[in-house]
Amino acid sequence: MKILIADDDPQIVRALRITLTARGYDVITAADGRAALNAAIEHHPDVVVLDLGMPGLSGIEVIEGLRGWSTVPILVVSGRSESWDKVEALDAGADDYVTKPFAADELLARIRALGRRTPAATDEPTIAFGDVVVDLSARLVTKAGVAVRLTPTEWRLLEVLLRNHDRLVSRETLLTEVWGPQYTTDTGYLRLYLAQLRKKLEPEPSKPRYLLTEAGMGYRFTSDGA
Amino acid sequence: MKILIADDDPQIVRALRITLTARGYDVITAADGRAALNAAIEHHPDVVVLDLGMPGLSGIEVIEGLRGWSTVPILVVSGRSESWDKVEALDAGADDYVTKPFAADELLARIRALGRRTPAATDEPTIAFGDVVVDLSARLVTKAGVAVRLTPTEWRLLEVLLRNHDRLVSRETLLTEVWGPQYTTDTGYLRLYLAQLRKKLEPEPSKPRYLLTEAGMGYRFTSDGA
DNA sequence: TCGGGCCCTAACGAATCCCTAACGCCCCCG
DNA sequence: CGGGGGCGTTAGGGATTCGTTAGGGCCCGA
Repeated sequence: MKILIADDDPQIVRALRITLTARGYDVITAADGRAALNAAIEHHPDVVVLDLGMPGLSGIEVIEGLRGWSTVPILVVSGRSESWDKVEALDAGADDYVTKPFAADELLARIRALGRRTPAATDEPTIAFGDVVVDLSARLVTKAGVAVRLTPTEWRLLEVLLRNHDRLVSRETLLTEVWGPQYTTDTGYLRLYLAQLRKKLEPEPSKPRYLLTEAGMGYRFTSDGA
Repeated sequence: MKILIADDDPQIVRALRITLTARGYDVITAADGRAALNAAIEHHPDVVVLDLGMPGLSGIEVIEGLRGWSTVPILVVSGRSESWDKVEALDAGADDYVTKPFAADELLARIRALGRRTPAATDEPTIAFGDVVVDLSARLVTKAGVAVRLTPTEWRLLEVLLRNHDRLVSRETLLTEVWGPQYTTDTGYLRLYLAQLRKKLEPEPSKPRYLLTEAGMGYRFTSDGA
């Protein structure tokens, strides 16, 4: 997780860099407003810690500049403790406001709280093969644009194969993942449900191009149906 | 925008209610931890303002109880100003922490900042399917131009499905979002209320085109009723 | 006190899904 | 040339889940 520290006080920057780096964060720094905006454009941080009292651009201008194109969480650090200053910064688009001097562990906790709110990176990619598109997170399968109905078992089996695309998945692994660890010998289930998946997804179910059999071993999914 | 105020001090509650109501917020209140959790389940607020010093459950327990099933922004208000208290609350899942006494306009600005962070709900003002139009922000449903009356439970169920359009929503998720986290096995509720929604919204309730069932898994809303 | 809306409980066919069983095919090996 | 194991396919019974209806308790306003 990347954090941009925008502060013109070298002492604070150094202290924060050490503390944050030690906790596994990736730290970028900037010493004035213009540099902060450029650094944000270049590095796309996950959280911005912004000192309002920097030379050059005013802190509010930096916030507005960021908000023009980014929704990155902004934590403002300022020596001014008047409530009007806080209101101005928060309404400009800041997400949190801490007055100096501050406790380091409180700042860290607030950074963690802000970082939690950006799970945007968790949406799983969609997988496509032939005219079929599979959206794993939405549990949605379409073939030539129309939705395909899969039963729970069919879906679990397809999911295991897709998550291991281009890799051979042994029969035992498939049985364990789909039916549970006590069914590792009932290979009949696999034949049955693979056939149903092929019937629903393959362009030519009798000649599989994507859901391939490896006799005696298991099955393999490949997206380049050569 | 709905705000849940959880505080056992009637003075503070009264003052906040007046201030927030004057600014157009919908205010719900609770005087202890248990009541706060119940109110959150029932009303699904957009922001929770939580006093840590309430009788009954500890503030941390309330935060954890909410976080078990909800991502609603939580603003903690507390008389304790030690950084350890702040760290504990923030790491438990709170999003902001303000110490008493606080300036009313600062609290309002922080509430606004938190409210901004849930744009996933507001980026889709109206959803249309068939001859039905749903305005999520106005809580209004029309079918062929005439208003449809939905009960509160029906509305919450429809809302969850619409906010996840084209995505499969598991039975467990639906039950948690609509009835609360302790009803995750009562699938009878879903069958009942889905039927009522279909009766009120589907052109042919016995052959659903938009509110689809995926047996054994959950339900899915799709707007392209092919 | 009454009536209506809302929510929950209970129960019943109907639809769906999973598993069992059997048969034909291909390939390998004897 | 004949047998056998692994695979693909089909059909049908049993269990789970779903859709639907009816009825009772609760709260609230008339």
